[in-house]
Amino acid sequence: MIERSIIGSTHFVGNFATKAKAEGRTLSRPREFETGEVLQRAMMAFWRRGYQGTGMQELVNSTGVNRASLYGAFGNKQKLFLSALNRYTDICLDRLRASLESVPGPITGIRRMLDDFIAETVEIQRGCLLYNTALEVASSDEEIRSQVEIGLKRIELLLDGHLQRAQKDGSIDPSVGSMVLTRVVMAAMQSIAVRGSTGAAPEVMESIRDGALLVFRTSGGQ
Amino acid sequence: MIERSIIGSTHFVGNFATKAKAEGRTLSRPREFETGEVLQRAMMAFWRRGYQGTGMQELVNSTGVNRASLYGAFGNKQKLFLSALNRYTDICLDRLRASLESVPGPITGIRRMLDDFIAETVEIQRGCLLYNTALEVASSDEEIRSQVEIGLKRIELLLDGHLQRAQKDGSIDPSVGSMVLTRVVMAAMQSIAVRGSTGAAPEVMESIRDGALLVFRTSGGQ
DNA sequence: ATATTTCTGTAACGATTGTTCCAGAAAGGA
DNA sequence: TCCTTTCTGGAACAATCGTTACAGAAATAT
Repeated sequence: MIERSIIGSTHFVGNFATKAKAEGRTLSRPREFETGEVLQRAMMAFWRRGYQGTGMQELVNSTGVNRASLYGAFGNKQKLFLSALNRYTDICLDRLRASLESVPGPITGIRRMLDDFIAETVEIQRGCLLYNTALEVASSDEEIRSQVEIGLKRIELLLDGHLQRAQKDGSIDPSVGSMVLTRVVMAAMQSIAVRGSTGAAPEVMESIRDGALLVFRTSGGQ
Repeated sequence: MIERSIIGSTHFVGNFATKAKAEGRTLSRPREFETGEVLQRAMMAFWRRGYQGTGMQELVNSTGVNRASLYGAFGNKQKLFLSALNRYTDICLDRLRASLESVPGPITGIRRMLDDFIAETVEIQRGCLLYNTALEVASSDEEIRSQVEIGLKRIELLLDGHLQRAQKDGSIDPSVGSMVLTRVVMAAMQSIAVRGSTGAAPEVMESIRDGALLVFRTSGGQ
């Protein structure tokens, strides 16, 4: 059983058994859980309650994995969180990219992305985990801060690439720097997250979306 | 025993001694601390570490007031936080209003307000306490959620009033609803808070500001 | 089948959480 | 001065925090 891809992406957080498994060898007793599934459940728990608000007991409950096994597989709470956050960032980027490309036209794509983001925020009553983490603990934990910063820049790059291409092919007015436009869209998402956490009505978030889309209404635009 | 005045304003969180003092009477031993000063220090502590991240011990240290006295004066941690948050909201609104009116012209006022907000965020490496609280605990504590929502609406109303007046006197194009414009500005502030928490460079925040100001660049605008 | 290695489950660790209790100090009214 | 009332300081509360230690279960390699 060979697993490639995953580990190569960033860093290795597992233990020797997992490493041995990854190298093709198999030593002694194998894990009774799938790392990916556990990470997914941990991610949801952190998303629900935040980093400080989620205790190890709750992580044990929600993952269904024993305390010692969690520590054996991830080291400690902070590392487990970093892994979960990393996974979240990957998933988040995939979703945003999928939304952007689900419809023809770059501006329509932005609108669709914001609509999907609103729908998700309303559904789970919680904004993007990256934003939550930024405001909760980024200023008091350097490692977490660093990873959040990286995540935010990845989102920024995704959007900026989208807008740059649109400016090159003429579907968006190139007179305003793409990064400025990118940050208007990101600001809208962050605002949707803040208002979503306070239980604001969907209409509020929709007007935030409309506000952001105003910047694309230019003479040269579509 | 008759109680008038104070209670009417908002709500009363003190004890009978404080109430008696406020009514002009003096019973027994008076407080050794000023409620306002303590609330200010508690506010700063919560701002630094967040609600969950700030323990009672740290509140005792940073306020200089004994545990029992804090409980005697404020009831419990949640109520102390709500009082501190209420104070923060008042101060925040005063500052925003002062920034808006510190220069002539409504759009220049918005720009000045964002600049002041950026300066503050960079200085203390932490965004608005209302936004932090929204993402940290608003979804798991109904009372806090409610007060954050009120605070956000107060900011919204302040900005909306500013923009409505500008639309009436013609200095801003009235073709776009004032609330949509308001929410673009608020989104910028929330984004500045998020990026500020991750230690982003001032240039990032300035481009967020510039993005928001784009919505005022219309045919009818100044 | 035995040896080896790792995982799992439970119990417990010390530290910290928010909160309360109580004795004594302190100040105003009589 | 005494009485009443409230505040202060410190100890202690039960509960939870993140983390670790240890014994037994489980699975592969020889």
